[in-house]
Amino acid sequence: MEKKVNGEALKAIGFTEGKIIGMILTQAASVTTDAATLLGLLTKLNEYPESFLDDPEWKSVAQAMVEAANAAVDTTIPLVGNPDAFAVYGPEFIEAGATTQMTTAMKLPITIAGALMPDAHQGYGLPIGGVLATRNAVIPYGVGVDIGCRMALSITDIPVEFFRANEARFKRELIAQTKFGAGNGFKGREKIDHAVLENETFQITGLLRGLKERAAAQLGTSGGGNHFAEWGVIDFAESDAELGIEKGQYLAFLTHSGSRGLGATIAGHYTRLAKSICPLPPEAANLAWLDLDSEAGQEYWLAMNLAGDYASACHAVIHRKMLQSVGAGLLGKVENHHNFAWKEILNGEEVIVHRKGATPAGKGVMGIIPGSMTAPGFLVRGKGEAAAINSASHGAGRQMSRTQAVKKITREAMRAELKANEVTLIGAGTDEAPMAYKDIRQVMSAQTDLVDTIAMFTPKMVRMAGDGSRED
DNA sequence: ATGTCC
Repeated sequence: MEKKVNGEALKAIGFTEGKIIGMILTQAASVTTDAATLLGLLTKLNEYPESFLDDPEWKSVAQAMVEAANAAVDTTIPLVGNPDAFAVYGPEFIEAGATTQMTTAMKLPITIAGALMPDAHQGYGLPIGGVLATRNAVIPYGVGVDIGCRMALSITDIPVEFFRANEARFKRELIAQTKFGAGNGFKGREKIDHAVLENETFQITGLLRGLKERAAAQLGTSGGGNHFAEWGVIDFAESDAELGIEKGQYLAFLTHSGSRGLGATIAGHYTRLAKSICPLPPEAANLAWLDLDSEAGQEYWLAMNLAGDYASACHAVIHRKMLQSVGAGLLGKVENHHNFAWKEILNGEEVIVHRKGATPAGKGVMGIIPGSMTAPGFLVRGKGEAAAINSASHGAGRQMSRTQAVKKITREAMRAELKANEVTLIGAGTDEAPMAYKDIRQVMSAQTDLVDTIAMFTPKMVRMAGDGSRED
């Protein structure tokens, strides 16, 4: 059956505009190529008209197509020209790139307010350490890749002296009860059941249904990067009535991790979707948002909350196993997300508060701000500072990138630093060395308007993902 | 951060 180059055939291979179809039919009449070859060529023309701009036979059609494409309505959403100012805490610690990214975020038409925490540094879209309040819209990259990345602290009834006298046992159990490494999960009978796996949100989309199995395998694992599980001593200079903890020193277990592959896949999926729905100028492209009244926005909101619950469940499992393994009882527990979005009231209005590497610090709200593997972390209580959108930093922040740290810091220097601070380390490369981080005390001094310190946690035994190994 | 673009 012979193919014909007619209007119907051109529509079948994707041409839509009558004017272009007319031009092609005119040109087709004056070429000798057989119909099948010609349709093949025209298929390419439709896909890549730019590559035909020098073609002697098809350049005029190609040019008309390129011009038509350029004249198409520009759907890019414009940014606001004169954005509001935003509060910056500890500007002397913050790299210029992070401030530029925050300024761009302030220009979104959905933005109500923003703030930059003293550990801020550049990220994708919103900077890490950035807080952004928006009106009825959620920005997947305003939450970050590791949805529900969080801290959890268990204050135990084990005397500090007992820990000091039995470090070998604590080390053995820290290795036995935790699992680190990108992609890692439990296999077979090692897998841990938890009510979060019965959360019906897993059934609302094909994406989530498909993620449940890996989530089940990774439940109770810690992942890689800057995630850790550590024993340390927490020092309460004063008794805390709310926690019910008397002044003094306690052995405590502290963890930092998130929602593993589950949250990462959700973040990736909805960021791509947001970018396709919400085209923004290049400098703001990663700040694409989803309207909370849209189906995609509601899906993301539910999926994000599922990832948050899952991350919380992971910490709960790690703490339960760890404390049980050493026979520790629980005196007090504090935990908080630092990569998440919440519906909150700001200056009397309901807003969506994105905290991407920022600790919730509403009035009276407790949170944990870790230092580094040798520097202290702080148990804090928020002051509810509106200018900071009820937030604080989520750590010390890096002063060297991972690549910089690997180049500059030797194994020996890292070992000496650990020894000087009497910290036992399991895993971790020089990219996580204490010297790669800013001075947490300086960072804390930049946010005295945002939080009060309740207690100080000193790391003693730290586990992180191995140096490139997956057999953690 | 993440089996690092379905």
